This record gives sequence, structure tokens and C-alpha cells, in this order.
Amino acid sequence: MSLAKEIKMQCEINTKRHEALLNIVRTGNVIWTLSDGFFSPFDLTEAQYNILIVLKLENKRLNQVEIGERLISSRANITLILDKMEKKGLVKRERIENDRRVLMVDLTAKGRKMVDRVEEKYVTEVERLMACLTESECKAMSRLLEKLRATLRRGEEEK
Amino acid sequence: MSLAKEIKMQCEINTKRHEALLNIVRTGNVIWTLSDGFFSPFDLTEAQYNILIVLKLENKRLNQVEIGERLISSRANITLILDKMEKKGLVKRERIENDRRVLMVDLTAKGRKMVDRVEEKYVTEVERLMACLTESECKAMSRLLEKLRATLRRGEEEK
DNA sequence: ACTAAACTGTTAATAGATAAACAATATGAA
DNA sequence: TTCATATTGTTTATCTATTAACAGTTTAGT
Repeated sequence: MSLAKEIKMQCEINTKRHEALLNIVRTGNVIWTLSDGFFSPFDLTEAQYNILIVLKLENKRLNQVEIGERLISSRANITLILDKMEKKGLVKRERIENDRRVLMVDLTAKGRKMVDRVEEKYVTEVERLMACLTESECKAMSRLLEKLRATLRRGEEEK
Repeated sequence: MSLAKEIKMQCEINTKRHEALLNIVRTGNVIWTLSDGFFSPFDLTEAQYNILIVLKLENKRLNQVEIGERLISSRANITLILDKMEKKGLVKRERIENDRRVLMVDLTAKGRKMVDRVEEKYVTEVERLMACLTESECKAMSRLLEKLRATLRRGEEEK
């Protein structure tokens, strides 16, 4: 991921809106980078953790399309990520009777153990990282970001 | 649309802080994807545009390390991006006398023409995308994001 | 029932980024 | 000076992600 990134730009940013856009992207990027460092000791990528946590929270098997919807990731990529996770024994893929196209993905015992262990530390880490903002500040920011994202999405659908 | 619904998670997200973190990452991602679509008609990537705009705003030649600092991109990657831009005739690389290791990168006439043309549309596009937020909302959001990023950065330096 | 369209998952080609190793050059301390 | 160290840019190997094409399967309209 290489988006308009930080630093050493001697120019001013033109407008408040442009500044906000760059701030969102930069901050997302910093968090993304940090998360890499957080997950690597567990030999997980963020994408892999996300699949584990989705399966845990849904508490049922999901097919690969459903997983892709929850992660906003392409079908092709889900296949590759699951290939690796299956090799590591974190998930299993099972055919079902009604529809012979789909593969249902589920946590293995090992996968469940992994996600339980990591989730606890993840929650602590998130609180630590975000501790500088109050709950109401977070709430306000979420509201604005959701409003923005809704508009962006609608704008794209129209095209 | 709330984040939870958007990603079809039937569970709620634990805390306001966690929700805000996910909102930042996700919104940054949406913007990043849109920017891809914005630049591709010009046969540019975002990374390439960023190099053009940096050279324009600095208004002088920069070596590859200096460009890397401004974009937070690795030296290796800068080499590859500039290779492509040089082939397209957007930038030129010139040796200097004092230090025979360095290559100074500068806009060509074609590169300058390109960046002028794209920058104008880029500014318009940013205003359009962010129009749903008022200036004061943008200002508030920037303040929170900058505060957060400052803390995150400090937290990492301590490690 | 038949056929066109849609859907699921995989594969191949491509692009992007990074880290590690490297060659050439410059710097600085003894 | 001389030699270890640092710096600049390139190359190589590797990893991740995306798009397009594909095969197998199901759905829906007629």
C-alpha cells in the first residue's frame, strides 16, 4: 500500500477537505503498518486474523464469498489466504450437499485456540493505541467517517 | 451505514475505540481504491503522481533518497517507479559532479505539463469527494487524526 | 426440458512493494 | 595515507493483491 504518505512536504495543503483526506489515508496507513508488527509474532497476517475472528464471531461456517464480503477482499485472494491457513491447520474447508460449488470454511480446534489467544491481546493493544482519544471523540470520528464512506460509496455506484 | 452492517458482521464491535480504528482503516482503504481509479486514465499510479507533485512543489531537483523520505517509500521501490517514469519521459535523472553516487531527479517538460493538468483535476476531485463534510467537520477530524498519529508514532519510537 | 445467465472457487498473468545483498563511491578516524 | 564505515542506487528473490479467464454447478426464463 503506497498512498500519499507523510512528511517533509514544505508546501501547505490547500484546503481543510484535502487535509482531512490526507490525514485519513496517512493514519490508516500507520495503523496498517503497526498491525503488521502486532500479528507477525503469531505467524499471522492481518488478513488471516480477520478471517479467524469473523469465523469466531459468526460462530458458524461461512463460504468463501461470505468471507470475502465481510473482509471486502476479492474471491481470488480469499482462496490464496485460505490455502495458507489450511496448510497451517487453522481452518478446514468442507463441501456441502445442496450446492456442490461451495466450500464451507470453519475453524479447526487449532484455529479456535489461536484466535482466542490473539484476540485477547488484540483488544488490549487497540485500547492502548487509541487511549489518547476519549470515547466521545471516537464516537464523533466514527460518525464522520461513516458519513463520508456512505457518500463515497454512493458516488461510485452512480457511475 | 454502520461499519458492522457494512461488513455484514452480526456482532457489535466491542468498543468505540475499536470501532473508530476500524473506521479509519476502512475509509483510508476506500479512498485509496478510488484514487487508483482517478489516476489510471492519465496512465499514472498514485505513487507516480506523488513524485511529480513533490518535484513540482519543491521546485528543484531531488535525489532518490530525498524523494523516498517525502513519500516514505523504500529506495528500491523509488528506483523502480522512476524507471517507469523515465521511460514515459516524465522525469529525467542527471549525475552531479560533487558526488558521483547520486542521481538528481527532475521534471521534464512533459512531466510538468502532466502534473499541471492532473493537479487541477485532482483538487476538484478531492473537493467533490469530501463535499459531504463541512469545513469545520474536516478540521475537527484532522485534529483528532493528527493527535492519534502523533501518539502512535511516539509509541513506536519508545520500543 | 432446454438453454442462457449467474454464481463459486481456482488459476495464470501482472503489478506493486519490501528486504537483503551488492557495487560504486564518499567520509572520517587513526 | 589507509582502512573501516556509511551512503546511493540497483538487482534479486519473495510476497501480496488484483484482474481476467476458466471450469464446474446451479438458477431461472421460456
